[in-house]
Amino acid sequence: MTRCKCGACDCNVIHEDNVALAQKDMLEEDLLLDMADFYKALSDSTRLKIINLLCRHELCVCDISAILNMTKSAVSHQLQNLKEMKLIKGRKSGKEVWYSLDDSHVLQVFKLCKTHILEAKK
Amino acid sequence: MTRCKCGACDCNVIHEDNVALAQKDMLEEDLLLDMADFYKALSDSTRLKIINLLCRHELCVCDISAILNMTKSAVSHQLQNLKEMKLIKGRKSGKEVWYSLDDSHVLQVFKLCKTHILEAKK
DNA sequence: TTTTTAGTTGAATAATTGTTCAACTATTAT
DNA sequence: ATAATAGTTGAACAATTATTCAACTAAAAA
Repeated sequence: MTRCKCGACDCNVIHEDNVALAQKDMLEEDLLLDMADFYKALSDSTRLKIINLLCRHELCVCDISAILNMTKSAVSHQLQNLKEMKLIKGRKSGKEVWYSLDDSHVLQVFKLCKTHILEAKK
Repeated sequence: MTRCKCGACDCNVIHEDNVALAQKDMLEEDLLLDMADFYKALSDSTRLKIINLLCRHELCVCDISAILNMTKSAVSHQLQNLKEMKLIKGRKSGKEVWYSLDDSHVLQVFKLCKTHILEAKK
């Protein structure tokens, strides 16, 4: 057991082998931040409702607002949020903008999580 | 086109058929909040690092702190967070607490997201 | 018994985030 | 041209959250 050299933590390194091994498996900071952002996009129930709706229907902002009982502004902000994360895409037609899913992985992740929660509740 | 009756949104219902159809597909509020919480647990890069480490190694708090260059306190807080969400479990042995994954779905979701990000970067 | 160490916990602080509000653009209808 | 509508945007506010700090418990070592 030796005192840790990292300078930032307040620990002794107890299991130097474990630490050395695990350190090799660390992912790149960039990838981890991108992954965190992807999950962050899904971490709000309003955004999940939107994604769930867009799984089955292409919808415009007004319709989403009416379904969710929210103002267009609030919905639009969240749509921009999801668009930035490349989870949805918008298609302008006249005055309206139609939104739909823009990612094959979202649906998989969404379903996997739903299964997980439903199983955990049993 | 009629004015929306929901009282909360500031819209006209332009496409009443779409709205009526989509409303049937709404998930229960409880399920959506639980799903959002699950993603929230994964939406922080510190927690993702911890989960990535615990995919391969059972580790104690000191070791995790040393690997991540963080104080034990900060790490412990996040571990409690992940434990509450039932994503990891702790096993006490003497003074040490060994943490490991406590969920088969986490690994699937984690890998799916990693693939998604790596593909999107191409 | 006393001291050291691993880990937890609650309060405080700083940063982030969701919604509201008001002002705005672009398109369509009158 | 003017008015109405769909949607966007930035600032402000309230709520949430990650980390720090200090005090704490429990187990092991001296």
